[in-house]
Amino acid sequence: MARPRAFQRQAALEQATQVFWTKGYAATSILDLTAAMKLSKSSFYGAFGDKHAVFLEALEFYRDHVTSKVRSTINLPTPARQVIRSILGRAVDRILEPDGRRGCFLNNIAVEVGPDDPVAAELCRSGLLLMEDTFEHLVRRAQAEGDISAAHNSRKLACFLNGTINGIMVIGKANPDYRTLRDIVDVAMKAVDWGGH
Amino acid sequence: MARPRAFQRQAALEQATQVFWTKGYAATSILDLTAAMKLSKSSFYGAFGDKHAVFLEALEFYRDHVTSKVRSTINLPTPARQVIRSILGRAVDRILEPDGRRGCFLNNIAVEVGPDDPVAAELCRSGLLLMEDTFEHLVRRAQAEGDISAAHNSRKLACFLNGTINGIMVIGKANPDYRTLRDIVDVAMKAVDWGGH
DNA sequence: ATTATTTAGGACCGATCAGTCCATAATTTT
DNA sequence: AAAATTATGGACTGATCGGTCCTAAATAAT
Repeated sequence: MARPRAFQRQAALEQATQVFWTKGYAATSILDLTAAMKLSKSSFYGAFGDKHAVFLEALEFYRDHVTSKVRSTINLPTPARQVIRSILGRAVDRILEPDGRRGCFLNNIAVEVGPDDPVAAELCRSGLLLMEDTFEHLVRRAQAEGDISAAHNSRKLACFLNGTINGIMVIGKANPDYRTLRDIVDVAMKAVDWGGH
Repeated sequence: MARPRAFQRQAALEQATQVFWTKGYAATSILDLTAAMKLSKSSFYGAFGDKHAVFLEALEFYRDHVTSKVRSTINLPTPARQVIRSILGRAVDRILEPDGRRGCFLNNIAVEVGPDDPVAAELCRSGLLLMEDTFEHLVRRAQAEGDISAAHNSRKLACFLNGTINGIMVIGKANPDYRTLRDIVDVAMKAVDWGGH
């Protein structure tokens, strides 16, 4: 029997992710998808099922991608407090780039889909928790390094940092102003440095 | 000539706001709107123009409503620092209510509409700035009352608080967990109290 | 009551939606 | 080269989309 042709499933999925990311779920049509994925309609349905299925796949793909990327900062040789600050700073920079105006895909979808689509909601939630975990790791390391007060509850601080970065995304979408966003980071770092020397 | 019948334009607009708020722009159909507004299709188009026009009106209505509501807290007899905290606390409570899961309408739309629909984007932006103004007023009063350090730049702190409350909205949508959200408020207040006695 | 005027209801339009299906073309195995 | 299998393009469906229009009913002024 003939093996299927080398199928760029992953590449197509990446393209689908881009489309959903920029347009949202409801506003994305099958035509948008097939065009971006360079797939015929029949191939699209054959390979991915339907719109909602490929959407969930894209969301999962993005979650794994972005969380592993953020997670990779854990073992950087840089002091953890500095890593935290640069994560926030990069979020600011990213959202101000023309290409970055899309914000965070998980973020967007969490806002767009409500109680409907519980599967997508759970993907967003798990992505968020993974981010929180990463922040907690960093906070703990920074505490061990003496840059963050041990008086801080690491989980609480991680939740706060996660809230801050998501706040930056939303504010950046509505009002992409560098000073405003930088101010958020500055003040947030004051909370991080609370209780320190 | 005959005067037009007492037309519940405002009431209809409020209903439209509710629908857009809960479903978003793209996912809202004319049928959804006319059903909620209890208006026939022809009356709808006659009174509001089209979907996008009523959407903008709803957005503006909501912005004015919510900002004036928040603004009214400025002159409360309560100490300003406490008002700030209760604003954040109420945001947490609201988003955990079944009805509150929708989050903030301006917030949702800022995330949904990108560079398309610049009019809606500007409405979101102006709403955000009005919130910032309110926070700045409160910070200044709290500084005068001696509850927030004068070393704080009031505008920066206002931007931060605005970011925090928007972060709470987004996190609350993806992960409606009381402890997580309360932690955000707690830590944010540490930043507010920074430099104090 | 009669006459304007405005509303409501619903038929209707072209476009687009998600999704199916099939005949043809391309590719891989034998 | 032949056979088996997979992808492609496009026709097609039924539903829904936003929006227009016309007729009839309700309401107002006279």
